Amino acid sequence: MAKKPDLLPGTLDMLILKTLARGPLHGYGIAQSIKRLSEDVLTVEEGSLYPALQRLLLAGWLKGEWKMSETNRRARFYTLTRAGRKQLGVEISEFEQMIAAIGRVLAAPEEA
Amino acid sequence: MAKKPDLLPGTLDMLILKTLARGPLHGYGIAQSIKRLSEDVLTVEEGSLYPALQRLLLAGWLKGEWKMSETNRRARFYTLTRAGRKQLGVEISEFEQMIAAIGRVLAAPEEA
DNA sequence: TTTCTATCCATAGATAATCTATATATTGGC
DNA sequence: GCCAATATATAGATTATCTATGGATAGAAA
Repeated sequence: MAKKPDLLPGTLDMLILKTLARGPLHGYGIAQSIKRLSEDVLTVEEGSLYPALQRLLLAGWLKGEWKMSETNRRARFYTLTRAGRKQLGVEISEFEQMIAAIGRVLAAPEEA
Repeated sequence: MAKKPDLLPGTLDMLILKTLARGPLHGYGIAQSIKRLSEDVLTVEEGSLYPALQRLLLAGWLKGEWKMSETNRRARFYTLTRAGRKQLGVEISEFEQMIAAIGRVLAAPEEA
């Protein structure tokens, strides 16, 4: 019970946006990139990734176009839009504020 | 749309356990304590708090007993069990691992 | 005395995010 | 011809959180 999640809920969009800020990539490549950079701590399941990409496309933060991948398969390459880059900044700063706040709670001394 | 959440999903149990590691408290006091320590960044809504407390009781990480509060109202005071303290350690270390992993992704350079 | 505010508990229902499982298809190596 | 890796996508379940209520009491204020 209480299985360890593959990632921190609420951070996936930010991770995708950040990954794409490094350059256009297809979905499979995004998942691999996050896994590799996080040193295998974060895993993005397909069932999380593709719905998230739809969300981000719909929000106008990404655009997508079909191309051939490095391995010669058809793949949809996503690129960060200007709005997407702005959103990335917003998400990072909100995230950092949250983390700092949690840090303050965790740092509270345990003796009265 | 996409309203900023009151806290990072997945961190509430840890925050409650940590708060109780500082000493027994009733639900209302837990929420206040988290809000205050986080400097108003984190807000725990009742609709999140009480179900969470039920979860934690059921898991054996807390015990609860009815008493009179400082303000002379009946209130249920929660105390961390030994298992709860252990769980707190587990959750903190998993959380820190996640944060470190996210940090690595966010620190990745944006130029190829 | 009545009313208001803060304190305290709790649940129902909606929403959102993620995970599990599955389906499909193609390339290239063996 | 088969298999592993690459690649996209959806349905359904699960879980966590938020919104919105509802109820009750103490003490201050009016």
